[in-house]
Amino acid sequence: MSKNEFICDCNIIHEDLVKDTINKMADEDLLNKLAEFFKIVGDTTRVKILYALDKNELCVCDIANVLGMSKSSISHQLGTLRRSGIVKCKKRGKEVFYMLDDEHVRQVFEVGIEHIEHRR
Amino acid sequence: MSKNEFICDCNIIHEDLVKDTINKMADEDLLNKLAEFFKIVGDTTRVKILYALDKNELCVCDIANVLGMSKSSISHQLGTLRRSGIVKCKKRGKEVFYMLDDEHVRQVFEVGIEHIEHRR
DNA sequence: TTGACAATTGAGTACATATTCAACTATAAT
DNA sequence: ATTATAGTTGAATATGTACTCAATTGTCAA
Repeated sequence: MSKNEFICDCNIIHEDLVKDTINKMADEDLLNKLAEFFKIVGDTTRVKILYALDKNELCVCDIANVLGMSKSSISHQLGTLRRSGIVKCKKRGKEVFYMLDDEHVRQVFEVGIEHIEHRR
Repeated sequence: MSKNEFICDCNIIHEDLVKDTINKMADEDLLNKLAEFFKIVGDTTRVKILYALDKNELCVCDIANVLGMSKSSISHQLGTLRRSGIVKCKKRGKEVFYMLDDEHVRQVFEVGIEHIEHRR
C-alpha cells in the first residue's frame, strides 16, 4: 500500500532514500524557473549574443554583423532575452542599443567554461 | 566595399564596434560547447534529476519515484546526462546507481538561482 | 509629405527533442 | 531452467522552437 504513495511504473527500492530526497528537493517552481533560465542560455545564437554584449553595447545590426546572421533572427532572439530579463535596451534615434541586464550571466558563463575545460 | 566583408542583410552602422567585438569573441567551438552544456541543464526533468542526485546517490527507480515519472523516461535522460559527462554511474547487482560527475554543476545551479531571486 | 532605413512582429516551415510504448538485456532468486 | 525485476534502447508521436519571409512600425532626412 505504501507503494501507492508514489505514482510510477516501478517498485520502490530504497524507500528511505526516496523520501529523504523528496524532502530535500527544492520548490517545484524554482526548479522550473532554473530550467527555463538555462534553456534561454542554452542556444548557440543566444550564447554568442550574450558574449558579444558582454564586450560592447551593440545595436541589432551590429550584432547581426558580428554573428553573420539576419537582423530579423537576431531581433527575435533579443526579444526572448529581453523577456527573460537577461538583456535590456535603450533606444537612440532609429537604433536600439542592447546590453546585459544581469550581473550573473558572466559568472554562469565562467562556471560553464570551467566545466568544459575540465571535461577534455 | 568594406560592407561586403560581412554577410548580412543590413548595413554596418558602427564598423569599429563590430570589428572590436569580433576580435574579442571567444572561439566558435567553445561557445557552441557552452550552449550545448546549458541546453542539457535547461530541461525541467534533467534539472530535477541533477538536484536530486546532489542530495543522494540514487538508482533509476528511485529517481523515477522522486520525480513521479516513468523509468524509461528517466533512463533516457540519464543517458543524455551521462553522455555529456555531468553524471556517472556504478552498477551493483541489478541496480545502477547514479551520481553527479561534475563539481561545477552545483555552482552553476547556485548562480542560476541567484539570477532568479534577483529577478523578482 | 515622402523616402530610406532600423527594428519588430506574425505566420509558416523545418528541425530538434521529451515522453511513451514495446521489445530487449542483464542479474538475482526460486 | 524459469521467473521476476532493474535498466536500456529504438521507433513513433507530439510538442517546441529557430530561422525565413513579408508586412509593419517608428524615426530621421530631404
